[in-house]
Amino acid sequence: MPLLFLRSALCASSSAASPPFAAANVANNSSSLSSSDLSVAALLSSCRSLRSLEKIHARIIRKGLEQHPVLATRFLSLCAAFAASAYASAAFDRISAPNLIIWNSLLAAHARHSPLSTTVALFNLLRRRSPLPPDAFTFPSLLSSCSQSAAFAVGSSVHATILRCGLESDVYVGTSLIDFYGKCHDVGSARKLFDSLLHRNEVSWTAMVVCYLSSGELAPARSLFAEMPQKNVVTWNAMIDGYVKSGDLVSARELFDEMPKRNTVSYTTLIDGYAKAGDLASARFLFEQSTERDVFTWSAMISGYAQNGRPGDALKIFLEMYNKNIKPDEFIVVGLMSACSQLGSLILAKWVDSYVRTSSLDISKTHVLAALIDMNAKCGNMERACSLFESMPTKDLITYCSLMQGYSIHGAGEKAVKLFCRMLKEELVPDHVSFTVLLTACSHAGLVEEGKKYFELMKNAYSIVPSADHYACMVDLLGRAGRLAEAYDLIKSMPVEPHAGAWGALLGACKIHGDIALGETIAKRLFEVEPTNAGNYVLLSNIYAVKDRWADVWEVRSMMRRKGIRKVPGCTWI
DNA sequence: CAGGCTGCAT
Repeated sequence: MPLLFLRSALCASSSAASPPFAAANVANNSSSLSSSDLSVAALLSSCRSLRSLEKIHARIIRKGLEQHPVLATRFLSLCAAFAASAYASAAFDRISAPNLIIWNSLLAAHARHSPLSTTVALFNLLRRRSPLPPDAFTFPSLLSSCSQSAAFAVGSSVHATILRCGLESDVYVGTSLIDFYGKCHDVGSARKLFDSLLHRNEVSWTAMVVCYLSSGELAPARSLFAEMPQKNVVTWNAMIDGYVKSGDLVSARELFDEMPKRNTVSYTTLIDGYAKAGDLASARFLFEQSTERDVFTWSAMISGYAQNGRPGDALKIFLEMYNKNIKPDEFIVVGLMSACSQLGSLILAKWVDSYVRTSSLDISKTHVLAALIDMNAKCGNMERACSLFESMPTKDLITYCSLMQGYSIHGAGEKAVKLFCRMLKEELVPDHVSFTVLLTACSHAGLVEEGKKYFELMKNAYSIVPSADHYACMVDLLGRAGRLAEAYDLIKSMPVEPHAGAWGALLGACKIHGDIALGETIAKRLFEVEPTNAGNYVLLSNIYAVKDRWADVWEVRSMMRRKGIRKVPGCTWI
């Protein structure tokens, strides 16, 4: 798209016979900026979006300033900022004799947003074609590309080149090397470089602190942090993130409260930490405290709620953000879709689906697509879920499970089983989650023999040790089918401690099939495991009620009163 | 004379 734009702009401004920039070359041989050129420079420095950069580019071409080295450099830097590396290359290719600075700018644009192989290829081109050999500005971006991919071999050879060029003692180069070795988990080499650096700034120190943190060495990280002559927000944030990732939210919070200045990263890091630890109250408190919020901050709060089973709150935060005209990114949309899945609302799902479709977000990214399929499946739009599923080039376990679960929820157990078979044919290896989904589907659809078959298959063919969940599924399956004794035998034979779900499933089955004796036994166990769950008491009293044993009904009710257990209205969906 | 580089959340 940018390339097409460039072509049409060029065609419009030049005759077909002469190269588009031939005249401009002559005009700008003295590389000083005239007053009208300065206006373009001013435009570049106030440029805030790719759209406006494209407009400025057109102006540059029209004025014949395409060859101007300073303008070209600024232009390429902006391409880097807007992640438009292809656009950068297209513009670069029009520059007849790029100097080293321009080469460096192009390399930086690719280092951030292109694969390492592309960046390395570009670096090799630079070495052959640039009028000057690479300098201290060349290597930092190349190395950061190596760091991103943790490409030890490539980075090491770059290091060798740096030594040959005699650039190892440059702060920027040295810092990039420290970061590179850190990202490759070679803390020793990183530390050696750090100690050998004559000039260090807070970036070098921070890079070293991050090295320790990313290999889990909290103590040396903290003492280096304490030793630092200068710290800035990034340093504090890095240290806080280290504590968050190690699960020490108390230390993280102490630093957060202590730091002199906070930015959105500071808030987001801690909000995310609290949310992942399930402390949504603290997360929300900080969220409310944060005056500036970016997409990361909103996303942390939205997915925090979604991942902790509070879809309604996730939705509320999303709407608050939406009303502020902030553009959601893919992560926010994934959180939103996960909230919708939990709510199971078809209307909401349809709105979100069409919203995502019309937005400029990239739906084909696997996690977005997975969330979209999951949402549609769980909200009952199986047609849409299926067509999205079929559009996937390679299907994964997670997506198969989403679809199977969709069928299961909506009573089409046979289809879930069929899908499972197809999954096996595609040579995907089911894990314990897939079997939980499959067995649940079998139990919902009353497919007793299938369920038993797959339970055995799981143990024998896939060597998966059945979890309490798997047993609960099987107990439910057998119980619903009226095979209460078999279910009870299974629960008694469990090598793991049965959880309330298994007992509850059996108690429910006792109610359906009116087995009072077994019901009483089960209920007794269940009251031990889950003494405060009103549902269990209600279930037992209902078992009595079906057989008109009103005295026993009364006894259960009074037991509830004695224990101070209250029935939650409208919450009897087991 | 100008213009290019490194470290923290996804």
